[in-house]
Amino acid sequence: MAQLQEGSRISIPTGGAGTGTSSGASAHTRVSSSHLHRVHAPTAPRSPGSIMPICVVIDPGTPVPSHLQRVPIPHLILSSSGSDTFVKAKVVKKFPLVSTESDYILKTVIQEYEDQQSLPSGFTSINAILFGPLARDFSQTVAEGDLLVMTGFTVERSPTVKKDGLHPCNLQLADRDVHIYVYPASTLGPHPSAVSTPPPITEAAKPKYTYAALKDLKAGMVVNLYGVVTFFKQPFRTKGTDYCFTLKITDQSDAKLGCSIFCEKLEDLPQIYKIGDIIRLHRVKMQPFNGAVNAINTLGFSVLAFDGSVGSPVAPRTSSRSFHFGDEDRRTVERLRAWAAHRSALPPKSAAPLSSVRPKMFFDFTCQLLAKAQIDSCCTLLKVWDGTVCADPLLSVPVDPGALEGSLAVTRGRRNLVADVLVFDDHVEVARGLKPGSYLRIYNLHAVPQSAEMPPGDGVPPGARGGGASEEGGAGGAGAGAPLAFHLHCGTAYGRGIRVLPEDSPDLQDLKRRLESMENDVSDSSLIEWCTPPESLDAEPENCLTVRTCDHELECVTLACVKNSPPPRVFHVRARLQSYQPERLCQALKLHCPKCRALQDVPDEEAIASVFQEALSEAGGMERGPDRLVFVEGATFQEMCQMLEEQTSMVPVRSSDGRMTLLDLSAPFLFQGPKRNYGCRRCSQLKHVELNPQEKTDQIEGIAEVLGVQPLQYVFLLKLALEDDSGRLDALLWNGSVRTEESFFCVPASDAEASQELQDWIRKTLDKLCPPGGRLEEHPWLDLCLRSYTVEEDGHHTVCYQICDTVIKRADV
DNA sequence: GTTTAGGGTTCG
Repeated sequence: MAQLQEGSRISIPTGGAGTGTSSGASAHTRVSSSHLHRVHAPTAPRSPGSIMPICVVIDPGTPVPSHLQRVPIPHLILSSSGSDTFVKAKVVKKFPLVSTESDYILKTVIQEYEDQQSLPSGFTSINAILFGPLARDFSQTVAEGDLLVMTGFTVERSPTVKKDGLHPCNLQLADRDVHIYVYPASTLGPHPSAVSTPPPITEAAKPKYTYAALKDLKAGMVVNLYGVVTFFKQPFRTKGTDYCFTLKITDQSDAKLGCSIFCEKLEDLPQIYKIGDIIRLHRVKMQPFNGAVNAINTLGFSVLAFDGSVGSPVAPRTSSRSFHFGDEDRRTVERLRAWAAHRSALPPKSAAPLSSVRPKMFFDFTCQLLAKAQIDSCCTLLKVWDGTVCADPLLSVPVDPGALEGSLAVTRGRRNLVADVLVFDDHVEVARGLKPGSYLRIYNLHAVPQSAEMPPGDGVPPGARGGGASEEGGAGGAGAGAPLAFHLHCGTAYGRGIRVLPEDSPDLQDLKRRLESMENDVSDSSLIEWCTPPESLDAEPENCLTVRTCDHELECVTLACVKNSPPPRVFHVRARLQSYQPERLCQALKLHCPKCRALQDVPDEEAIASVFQEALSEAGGMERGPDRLVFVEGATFQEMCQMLEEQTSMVPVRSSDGRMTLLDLSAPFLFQGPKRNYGCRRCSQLKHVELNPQEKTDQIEGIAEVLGVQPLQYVFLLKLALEDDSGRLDALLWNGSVRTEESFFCVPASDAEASQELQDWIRKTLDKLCPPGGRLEEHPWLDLCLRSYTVEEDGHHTVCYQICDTVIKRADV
C-alpha cells in the first residue's frame, strides 16, 4: 500500500459554496472523483460555506497537512493539545449514536495505528467522545476498521479508566476546530486487521425492542416496559447481597405494576427523582405476588429514566455504558408525558417550595444544604434553603458553631429563609455523607409547628425549643404563629428519604437562579466596604426629605452598586435629585389600566369637546338615575361642564336602537364634580344601560359596572435623575396609589388631577427636592427604596429602576 | 448462585 507521508502538503477543499460536491450525496457513497470528498449527512444538508469536519480520504497515499505533528496515543497526557497535533488510529469499537432532544453523543475506541516501526508501549487504545452533529456524521460515515487521522480534539480525564482499563485520558471532539480524515478500511489494502466496510447503519438495522402494555402482563413473562412512576422508595440495602429499589409504575393501559430492582451497585439502580418520572425497563420478569404480578430485574436487565414533564429535554439517565435509544423511544417518552400530564389519578404533586409550606404539611423539598450538625446518634440537623421565604416563622435550632459543618453566611441578615431539618434514625447515615453546598431532595419532609405549650420530651432536641425563633413568631403560642421545624421521620414509608440531585437536574434550574441572585445580594452588600463611602451614607436621616415606608432590612448602597447588581432586586439608597422629566406636571399625569396595564395620556379638553360635538343629535335630554346620577345625551362638552355645578355625577350617553349606552371611551365616562373618570378602550365592554334601583351607583365601581367600563387610574409618572458620589441613575417614580400614605407626594394622582391647589403643592415639593437653578450639592438628600427590574422589548432587555415605598416628609415641605 | 422485598406518616 502507499505510504502515508508526513511532512508534505495535502489539499483539502475548503473553498466557498458548494465546492462541487453534490449536496444529495449519501454519506455512504464514497465517490472517487478527487482525493478528498466532503461528506454530507443524508438527513441534514449543510449550509453552503460551512466546513465539514469529517473528510473521507479515498487515496490512502494522501499525506497529512505538514503543519500537524503526530502524537502517539500512549504519549497523550491531560495537557496535550489537539490544535497542532494529530493522532492516527484505527476504529476498534464504535458505540451506537446516543441522541437526546438537543444533542448527539457518540463514543468510539480507537487504537494507535499499527503500521509503525516502533510502536510505543503503554495505553495504545483510547476512548474518543464526539458531540453534536459531528457525532451524528461520524456515526453515518465511519465504520469499525477505518483508519482515522484526527485533529482539534481536547484531552480530558477518562472517567471509565477503572472499568475499561483503557487510556487514563479520553479525546473529546466537538464540531469546532475538529478535523477527521477517514481512510476507509476497504482502501487500506492487505492490512492484517483491515475489515471490509460493513453495510450502512440504518434505522432498520438497529435492534428492535418491543414494549409490553402493563395490563397484558402475566406471571413468568420476561418483557421490556415503559411506565410513569407513581411511587418509589429510596434504595436500601437488603439482607441479601444487593441494594433494592422498589417502585410502582403505570401506563396508558391504566394498569399498575410494582417493581423491585436489585443491584449490587447503587449507581446501577434506576435514577428516579420524583413521581411522574418515566422509566424504561429491559428484561424484567413477572413474578406472582399477592394475587397480582410484580416485576423483578433479570439477566440482561437495563434501565433508563427520564424527567416526566412535558417539554423538558428527553435525556436518558443511566449508568449503562451503551444503550439503544432512538426516535421511537423519544416518541414513547413524549407520549407518556402527555398522557400523564392530563391524568388526575396520578398522585398529587408533593413538591413544594418553602414559601408555600404550611404547618403540618408533608412535602418533598428540593433545596441546597448550607450546613449540618450531628445532634446525637440518632438525629442530625440539616440547615437548608431554596431561596424562597417561608410565610411562617422558622425555628432556628441553636448549635455550637464548632459543631456546625458549613456556613450560613450567605443568608445573613434575612429572615425565614433557612429551614432547620431534623433527620432521624435510619436517615442519619445518609445525612452523614452529605456535603454542604450540595443540592438535595428531601422526600416526605414534615413541617412541624413547634408550640411552646408542648410538654418536655416531645422530641425536640435539647436546646432546640423556643430560642432562635424568628422575632415575629416569638417563642410562644400554638397555631399559625408557632415557628416551624422540619422533621424527616424514621422509616421509609411514603418514600421518606434524602437524595442528592445531579447539578444539571431540570428541577434545580429555578432554584439555582434564585440562590444565585441571593448570593449576589450578599456579596454586593460587602462591596460597600471597599466602595469609598459616599457622603450620602454619612448624612443623617433627619436631614433627608423623604422617608422609606418599606420593611426591608437593607443597608444603604451607592448608585454604582445598584447599577452593578443583576435585576431584579431591591435597594436602599441615599441620593440627590439632579433633574426630573417631564418638567410640566400635567404631562406627568397619565391614565393607567390596572387590567391590561396600558398607559395613556389624559385627553385634552379640545379632544373631549369634539367627541361631544360629533355625538350631538336632535334627541337631547337627561335621565335621572338613582343617587343623583344623571345620564346626559345631546349636550356639548361646555354644557356638561356648566351642568356639573348642579349635579353630583353625570354620565354622557348616546342612544342606539332606542337604548342607552356610554357616549364614547375617548371622553370621561363619569364626571364627578371636577373629577373626570376614564375607561380603558381595550378592556371595557360597553353594554346597554339597564338601571336597577338596587345598583350601587353612588360609587364609581357600580357605575362602571352598569356601563361595562373598566375604569382607568390616574398616575404620576416621572423620571428622576438621581445622583450620589458614585454615579448617576434614572429611576421611575410611579405615584399611582389611591392611598395617600402610600404615595410619594402623599396625594393620590386622581385628586391632584382635579385640584389646582394640590398640583401647586406637588410643584412646590419638586422645587424643594430639586431647586431650580440651584447647585447639585445644595439639593437635599433623599432616602429611597429602589427596585430593579428588566423590560424586554423587541428582544432587547433593559434594566429599569423604580422608586417604591418612599414618601415625602410632609413637615419638611 | 439467582436470594434480597413485597409502600401507606410521625421524636408520639
